[in-house]
Amino acid sequence: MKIKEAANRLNTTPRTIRFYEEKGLIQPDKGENDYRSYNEHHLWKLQTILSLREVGMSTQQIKHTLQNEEEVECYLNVQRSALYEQWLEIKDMIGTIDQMLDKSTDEGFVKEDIFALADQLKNVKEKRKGWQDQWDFNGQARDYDKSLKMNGYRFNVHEHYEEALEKAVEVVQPKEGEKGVDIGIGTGNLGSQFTPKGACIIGVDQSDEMLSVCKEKHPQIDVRHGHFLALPVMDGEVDFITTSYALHHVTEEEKELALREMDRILKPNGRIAIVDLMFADQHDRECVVGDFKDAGNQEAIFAIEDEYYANRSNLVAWFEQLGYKVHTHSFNNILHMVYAEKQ
DNA sequence: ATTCTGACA
DNA sequence: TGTCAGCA
Repeated sequence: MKIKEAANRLNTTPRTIRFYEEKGLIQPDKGENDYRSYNEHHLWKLQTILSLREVGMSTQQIKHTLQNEEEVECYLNVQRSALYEQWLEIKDMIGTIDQMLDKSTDEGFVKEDIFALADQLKNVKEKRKGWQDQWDFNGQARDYDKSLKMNGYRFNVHEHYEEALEKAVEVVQPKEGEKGVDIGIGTGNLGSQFTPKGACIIGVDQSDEMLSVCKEKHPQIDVRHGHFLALPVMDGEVDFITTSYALHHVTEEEKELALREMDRILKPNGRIAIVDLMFADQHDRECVVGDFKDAGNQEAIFAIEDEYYANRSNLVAWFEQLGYKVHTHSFNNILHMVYAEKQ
């Protein structure tokens, strides 16, 4: 059939169909007169393109999706996270406008306040967009579980690993029918411990490969592409949040935003358990790092400087600012848990 | 009458 | 994506 008929059948326009061809998404047959000719297979493909466009995918992304049809789910997952990021950005902008309007007095606007709010907003936007995986988790995914079992030569970051995960499950006390999120789920070692207790788990990770491994190991987990600073979850949607060995991949500055993001998706009376490599406080950090230096343990120093170990005291303070009741627990010098309950 | 390409909004 | 011109 000719282009107009094809367009009519698909509820689109000839211009659009030609445009997709120009972008290399589809190549129809051409007759002697150079007229394009479409068969059922072409129509089916166009239908797919139009559907993906409808959920906001760019023609470039669609091209990739079409090239690996088996991975449509993965591409949709990534697209969802991109939409969540946009949605959050718009929410932030509206919130900022509300605050700007609140600042207006009888005297009119105080420009300095407006400027400050805009600066803040810019800062949050940049943080949300700026996060990058510097550690190649896609590359690590396939043998991540194996690497957990190997002991570091002089610095074992996974000492007390099992114990720490168990502790998180114990304090969260998942109940039947509850919904929880595990952030940076990786291969699912923590998240999967909640489903046997009847909870639904959303597993968030920025690495497609990790999500893929996690889904293979634990099909019952709802894996979602996303990260700490833009969680692919609606406001007040979950009863609890857990995260293990992940928060140290965002900088200290980003951590505060990360906690606010957790607060956003958590229901009232919800709970949060953070298990991670961190120091009790600044003083403790200096002592521990100093000891490693004195011992000439370059491995440890390098590992610590390559990532962003938190000061536990900061996490506690931020949670308390947000009105949470906080408990802490130490497994060793550098492995701690922060447990926070939303009031 | 319909489509095609290319330019421009 | 829509629209328009100039052609075949």
